[in-house]
Amino acid sequence: MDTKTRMIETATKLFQQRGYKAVGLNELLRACETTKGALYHHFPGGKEELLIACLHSLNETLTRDIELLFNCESSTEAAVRAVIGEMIKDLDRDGTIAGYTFSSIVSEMSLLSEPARDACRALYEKIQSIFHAKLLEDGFSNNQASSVSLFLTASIEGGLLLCRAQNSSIPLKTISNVIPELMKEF
Amino acid sequence: MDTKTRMIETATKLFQQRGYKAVGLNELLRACETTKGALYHHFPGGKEELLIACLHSLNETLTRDIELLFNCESSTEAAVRAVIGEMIKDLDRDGTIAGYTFSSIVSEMSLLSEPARDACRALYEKIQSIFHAKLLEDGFSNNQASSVSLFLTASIEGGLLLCRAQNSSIPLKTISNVIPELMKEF
DNA sequence: TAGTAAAAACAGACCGGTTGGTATGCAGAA
DNA sequence: TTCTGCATACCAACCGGTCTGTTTTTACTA
Repeated sequence: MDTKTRMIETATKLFQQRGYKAVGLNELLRACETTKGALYHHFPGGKEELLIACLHSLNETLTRDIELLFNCESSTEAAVRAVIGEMIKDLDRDGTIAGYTFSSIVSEMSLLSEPARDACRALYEKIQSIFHAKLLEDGFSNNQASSVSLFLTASIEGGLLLCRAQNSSIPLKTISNVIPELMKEF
Repeated sequence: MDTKTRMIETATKLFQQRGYKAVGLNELLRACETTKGALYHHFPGGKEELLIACLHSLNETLTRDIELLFNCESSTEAAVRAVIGEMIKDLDRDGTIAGYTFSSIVSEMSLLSEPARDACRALYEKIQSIFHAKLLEDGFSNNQASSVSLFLTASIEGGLLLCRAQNSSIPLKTISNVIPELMKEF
């Protein structure tokens, strides 16, 4: 794997786990097994340009992963539960989540960097659009699908936050169990 | 107002808006209109001890604010919508939320500082317990109330995250509108 | 009530380490 | 030989934290 790709993949995980500011440049480079020269060669804009690249890359991998799961399941409900199941698996195995989310980045960058916020918004929109399409298949109206896809995205991200605070996967499990109740009402 | 209280109140807002690492010590002291001497006099443990103090203080004010709103409303549904309404008001007025949430802190501190994570967990538990009590009044079973209070907390925090990413209060408004649909199903 | 000593509440200079960022060097491919 | 793809040395700025004063308040005594 070439240096640039390796940097993006490694940095993405670190940023997802701990946020932007909390990950120092030297630590980042050590984890990527590379140097500042390589960083500023591939990303003249430095750390922030790398972050944007990570978010764009995340957009692709996330889309691919989620769509893959969604294609295996018949209903939106089952599909969402499958996605949450993957998060729980990661959480129970590694004690942390380095996929499917980027809340650490959103909260600290939204006030600081316009491009970063845009990239995060695009990411959320992409996820919601996948949910949205599946909901339409399930017979939801366009308006309903919009509301529900947003609601699903929010509760998953919020659930992850609770998991981090509790250092446990129980909140996400609870949310996963509540979702069927929620979906059948519409 | 004495220095210590002023420091806690000012720092709390900054930490809520931008997270822990993103707020530098010097910037913090400037905002509090004080000096390092005062900081390390009142908080020998430095910045982190101040953060913990902020989280404890937040626990009290948040509890008071939410309980006040909850006492004015008859149902849990109306009460939750009132809480979200306050968040939306803040968001539309200031462009940022410096109350009712601390997601920025959770995501970056959960892996770094055990005491900070504990304080965050206590905060979420407190919020959920208020929701829980009101749900019992509404006739929910104990189990249902636990699930729903967690679900409500998660979707509000997640909704705020989406608001930050979109720089808009629409996500929270949508969530506020979906909640009645959700509540009547149980 | 005045005087005084001790303690609390700061203020600010200073520290080593780290930050993100730059400039230069240098090997290998084209 | 020229260009890409790094590596290394170096930088000023800033980080959180410590240390040594100085001022203000408090407590007690004469």
